[in-house]
Amino acid sequence: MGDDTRLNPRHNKAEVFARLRDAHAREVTEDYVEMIGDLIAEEGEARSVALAERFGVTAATVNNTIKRLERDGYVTSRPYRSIFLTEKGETLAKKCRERHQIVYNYLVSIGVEPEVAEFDAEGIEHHVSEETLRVFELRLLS
Amino acid sequence: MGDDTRLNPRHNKAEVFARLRDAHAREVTEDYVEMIGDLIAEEGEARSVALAERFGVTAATVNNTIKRLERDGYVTSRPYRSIFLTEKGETLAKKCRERHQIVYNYLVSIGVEPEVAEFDAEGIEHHVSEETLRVFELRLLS
DNA sequence: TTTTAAAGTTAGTCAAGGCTAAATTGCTAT
DNA sequence: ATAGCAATTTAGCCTTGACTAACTTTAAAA
Ligand SMILES: [Mn+2]
Ligand SMILES: [Mn+2]
Ligand SMILES: [Mn+2]
Ligand SMILES: [Mn+2]
Repeated sequence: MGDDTRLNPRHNKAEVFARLRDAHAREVTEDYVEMIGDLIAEEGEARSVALAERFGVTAATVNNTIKRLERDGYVTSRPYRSIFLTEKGETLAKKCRERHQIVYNYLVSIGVEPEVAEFDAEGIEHHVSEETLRVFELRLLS
Repeated sequence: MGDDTRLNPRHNKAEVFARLRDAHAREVTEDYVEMIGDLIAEEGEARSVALAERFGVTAATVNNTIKRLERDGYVTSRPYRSIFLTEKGETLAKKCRERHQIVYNYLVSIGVEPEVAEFDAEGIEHHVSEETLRVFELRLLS
C-alpha cells in the first residue's frame, strides 16, 4: 500500500502504449510468416520474388526481412533457394491465419464491404487481443 | 482495358500492404496530437514531462517526436516551454479522439472488458477506415 | 540571492524497415 | 555449351522511433 492504485483504478496509460509498441514489433513478422505459408500452400514454395510482389516492396527489402526472420527462428533459407517455415514459424503462421480470418469474417458479418474489410483486417488483426478475438468468434457463430 | 482487372476482381494484395504501411506512418503522430489535446484539456497545458510519463518513453524521445510534429505542422513549441496544437493539429486531434472513442465504445458494447478494450482500441483505431467506423457507429446506436 | 532539483535539450547510438544501384547466381533457350 | 534474363544478394543510404549520458535552463527553496 501507499501507492495510489486504490485512487486510480485505471491502469497506467504507459502500459497501453508499451503493449502497442510490442504489437508493432511483431507485425511484419506475422504478415511474413502468414504470407510464406500461403505461398507454400498455393504455389508449392515461397520465393523472394513472390513475397516482394505481394507485399509491394523491393527484393532487397524482402531479403533483409527474411534474414531477420531466420535470425529469430521463424524460417530457414539457403542462398538463391526458396524459403521454409520452421516449426515455430508454422505455429505462428497458423495462429495468424486463423486470427486474420476471424477478424475479416467478423467485419463482413457486421456489414463492412468485403473490399474494405480486407484492408482493415490486415491492420486490425495485429491489435486484437485473445479476449476480443473470442468475442468476435462468439458473435460470428450466433 | 487490356489489363487483367476483369480476370482478377480482387485488388492487388500489394495495395493492402501499402495502405497498412501508410497507416503505420501516421500512428505516432495521431497518438501524440490526441494526447497533447487531452493534456491541454485536463491540465491546461502540454508539457514534455507529462507526455513522456503517459507514453512511457524518455524525455529525449518526446523531444524528437515533437520536433517532427513541428516540422510537419501539427504543433508549435519554444525551448523549455509547453507545446501547442496548430489548427491542423487540433483538427487531427479531434478526429482521432472521436474515432478512438467510437472504437472503444463499440468494443465494450459487444462485450469486451473495458480494460481490454482500452488496450485494443489504442492499436485498432489507426487501422479502421471511415467505412468501418460508420458501421461501428451505426451498431452502437441500435 | 544563491542553491538545487526538475524539466528540457543535445549528442551519439541502435534496430527496424524501407529504398537504389550494382554484383552475383541460376535457369532456359538457343 | 553458353548467352542472356530473371532472381537473388550485397552494399550503402535514409527515416522513424527508441535509448543513455551529459549538458543547460527554469523555477522553487533555502
Ligand atoms: Mn494477416
Ligand atoms: Mn497484417
Ligand atoms: Mn488514441
Ligand atoms: Mn493509438
